[in-house]
Amino acid sequence: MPLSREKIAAAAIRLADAHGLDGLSIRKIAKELGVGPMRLYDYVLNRSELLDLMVDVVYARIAEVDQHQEWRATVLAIAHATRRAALDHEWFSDLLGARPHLGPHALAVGEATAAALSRSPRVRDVGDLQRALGALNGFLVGAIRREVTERRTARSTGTDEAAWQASLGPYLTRMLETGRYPTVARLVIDGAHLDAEETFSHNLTTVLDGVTGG
Amino acid sequence: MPLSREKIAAAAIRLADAHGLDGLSIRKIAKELGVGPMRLYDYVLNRSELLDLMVDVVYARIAEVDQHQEWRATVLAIAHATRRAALDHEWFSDLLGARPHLGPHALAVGEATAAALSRSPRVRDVGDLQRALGALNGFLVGAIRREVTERRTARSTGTDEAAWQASLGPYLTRMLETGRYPTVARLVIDGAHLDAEETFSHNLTTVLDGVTGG
DNA sequence: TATTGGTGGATACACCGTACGGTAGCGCGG
DNA sequence: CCGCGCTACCGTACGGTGTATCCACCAATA
Repeated sequence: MPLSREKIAAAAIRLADAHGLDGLSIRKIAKELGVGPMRLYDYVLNRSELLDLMVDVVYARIAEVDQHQEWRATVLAIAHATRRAALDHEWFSDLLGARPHLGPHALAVGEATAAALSRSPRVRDVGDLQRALGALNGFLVGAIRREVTERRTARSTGTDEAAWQASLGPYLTRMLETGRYPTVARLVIDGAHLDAEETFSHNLTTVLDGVTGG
Repeated sequence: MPLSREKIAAAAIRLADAHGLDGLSIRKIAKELGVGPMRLYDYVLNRSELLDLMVDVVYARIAEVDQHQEWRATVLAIAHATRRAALDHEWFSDLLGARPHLGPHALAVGEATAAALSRSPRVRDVGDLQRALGALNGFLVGAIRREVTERRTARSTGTDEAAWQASLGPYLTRMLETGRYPTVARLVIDGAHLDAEETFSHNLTTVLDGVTGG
């Protein structure tokens, strides 16, 4: 079993899931596979091509969602699947929007969303479709990125109030006590702990309604 | 003139503007300033703290926009200023949404947008505000990131049709000729060349309308 | 004058991506 | 059967990175 792009991508994804993109290196992947670092370059041109490979593997999982005949349901399903995938593979959100995603599976989900959106009555010509796709994808990558970084900082500081106050507290509370940021302070202090998925869902339908002229 | 956080940040920004984030290194900044690399650590804890510093300098320029009494105009102005800044400093878009932006100027523009949004009649309680901010910021970082990467690939391949066909063509056209991505193909082939700023503006108002219940 | 404290510099370490030269096996023409 | 070229594997080496640590100097003080 001589090695293959698939195996390399799988090992890379394992490592990235465990230690993040910063903890991912050609050498570590090679060690994980029990070969010399240079072997990978027989299957992959670059480190960045390897990242593209990993990204497309994730897109493959996203593309597995069912296609409903209702265009709106299809779009919602794809968006939620993308969010789910990003939460399972946080490094995915780091790559989201950083480069054009042109792998076959990425194109497949692009095709699916574009086709679904174009079935909306308010999307008439190609220009409408371009704009709608742009707004939707923009929101998608932004919202996902946001949620992932929030989750990361929450994890690094610890969820409990005490640890949070101890880590970001000294600086942030001092900042907020200056009184220059009253609204932000209000948000931080008595901001409700709203459910992330529910928020995502809510904002997604809002944007989708706006885009398709609801 | 012994060196300072401001000078370091300015030099770093110059280098990042010229050669991107990948072309930015502690050693190069030090060389630009005519000092040894280790000197920078007397003023900055980390490379990542230095990035935070750079980001906040950009936020300072964004925060300079006038505050209108009309809340909607304020939000629009901030959004456009952010986009403008990201186009002037493309590396900024790489850092957008990647970590919490807690610098004083970042907090200032956060405060301004939050305050403006909370003056919308449809934003009643803190929960509404959180959701609205989330959707707006999400769209903002996603759309900006998208536009910057588009501009980068356009620049790297060359704007003219021939170079584009030559670089991405072989792979992409082969992909599209499989017939598996008809909608994407239509988008690529006879997709109008719409003005980027106009598209941004359009989608921004769309999202803003949705968020504030227009 | 002797000591101390702080400031700038150089060196060193661990790690990174990857260019490059070499070598062993294997199929094929003579 | 022999030799040749080609392909697939391998290790080493180079130039770069962030940063910890030690060291020399120089000013001010006791």
